[in-house]
Amino acid sequence: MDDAYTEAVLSVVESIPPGHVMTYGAIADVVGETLGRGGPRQVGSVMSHEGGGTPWWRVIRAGGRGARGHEIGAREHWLAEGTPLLADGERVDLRRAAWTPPD
DNA sequence: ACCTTGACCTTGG
DNA sequence: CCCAAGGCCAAGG
Repeated sequence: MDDAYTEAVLSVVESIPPGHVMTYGAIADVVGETLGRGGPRQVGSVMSHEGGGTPWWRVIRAGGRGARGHEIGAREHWLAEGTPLLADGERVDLRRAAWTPPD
């Protein structure tokens, strides 16, 4: 069993609907709202170590690119589930795909 | 306690 | 949009 922070992050990631995405910062905000700690880097750390069993490709950087070192695989998933992309096909169109969990 | 590292972000140019 | 600088949070050496 992992600590509460890890569980909170994974829970939010798993709540992201197919075709939508959340940035590391947005996740950090949601989790920080309830646990009062953590930042984007902390979310990245959790994903790096425990993100294997989650839809990790729905977690992206503020600029719309996929996780460092995993841009390729992420893109395939975006294409497969119809995530809105920008013209270059390498970045998610945040204005259309951004999502936030309901209150 | 200090320094480095990391699936990061924002601001200014 | 890209790049460089500075900020940020926590873990590990």
